[in-house]
Amino acid sequence: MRKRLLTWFSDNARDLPWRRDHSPYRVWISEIMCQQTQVATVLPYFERFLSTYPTIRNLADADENQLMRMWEGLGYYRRARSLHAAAKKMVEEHDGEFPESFDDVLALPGIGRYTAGAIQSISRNQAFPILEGNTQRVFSRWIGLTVPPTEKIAQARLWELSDKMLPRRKSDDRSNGPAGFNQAAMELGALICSPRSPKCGECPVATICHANQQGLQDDIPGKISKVQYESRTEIAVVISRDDRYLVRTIPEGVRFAGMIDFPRAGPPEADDVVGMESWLAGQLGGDVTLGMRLKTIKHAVTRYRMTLHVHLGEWNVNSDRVAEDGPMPDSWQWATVDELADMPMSVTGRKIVRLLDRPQRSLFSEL
DNA sequence: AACACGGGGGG
DNA sequence: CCCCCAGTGTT
Repeated sequence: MRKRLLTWFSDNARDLPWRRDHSPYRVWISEIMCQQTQVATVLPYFERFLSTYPTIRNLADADENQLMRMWEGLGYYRRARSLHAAAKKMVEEHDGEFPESFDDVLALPGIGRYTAGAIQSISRNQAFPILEGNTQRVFSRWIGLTVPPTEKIAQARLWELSDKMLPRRKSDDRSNGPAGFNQAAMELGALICSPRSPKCGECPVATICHANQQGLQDDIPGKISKVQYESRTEIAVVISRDDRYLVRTIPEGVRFAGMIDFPRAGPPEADDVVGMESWLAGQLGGDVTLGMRLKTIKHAVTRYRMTLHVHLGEWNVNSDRVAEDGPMPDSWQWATVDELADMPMSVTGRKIVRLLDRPQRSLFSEL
């Protein structure tokens, strides 16, 4: 199994940027970006990220807004914040170097058992097993494991198998060592042993694959999906004043933490336009009146199927809490379109910015 | 063990 | 539309 897989990999491996230069720093960044994200999606982000932050210290010193801006569109934004925290930890505790031991790597934020094993094996050719979406599927099919791979017993068997398959013989040749094997197993899952319609006819190990022999390749791994898709309707509000728009910084601990967003809410805070007006007035002080609907944005993300109504709005400050020219409530600010361009936003937030940046803009200035 | 994570690609 | 993706951290 191992030899056939390695031979196949040496002939079919994709030319990925973290394979050309496999320093721990680069492999780390690539692994974090690849979490729950397809390789093809990662590529442009990886190159840009490495150009902006070529070293651990550059990343540790990064401006948080710029860092989040670099991550915009990749999703799972906590990954970017964990990267930053981990880089700072490396500067403080490891003299700015990437830690060498598995346990020290595992102790970094955002790094679990898979990622620690991937870094140690791919970067340093050390014998640590990995288990992720690809290898879970490849190994399950190979041994004919019919229990869903998410179950505890399946996880235990798969980790054990991943470890047992690892080349132990100390090899200077990365391609025949843990670096080669772990990447080969993942690559097989990505290119051949795909979730649906696996290309068993092109698979180097089909003849010794339990699932293939029994014709179970479409039934293994078993159904994992427990996700309940949820339709959500939310309202966002564009409030302008002298070519500036009202936005806020999302606080720690909630979704979009550290990013910038237009006033936005959905159930239970705001069920409709009237609910939005009162919710936003409660946030800002004064009165808020929503105007015409500029656009409705449909956006599917993770398990949510969102419909976002974007309205114009007016904010009349007439309470004692906030004077007309006084300080903004905490975390809120006025920003121009140019300023918004450099701020990190969700994909839907960025779509709203693009609405402002177009011909319709003249439409606003008359309102 | 179950859930959140708020992006995108592919069938 | 549904499922999956080089998973991790939290409850």
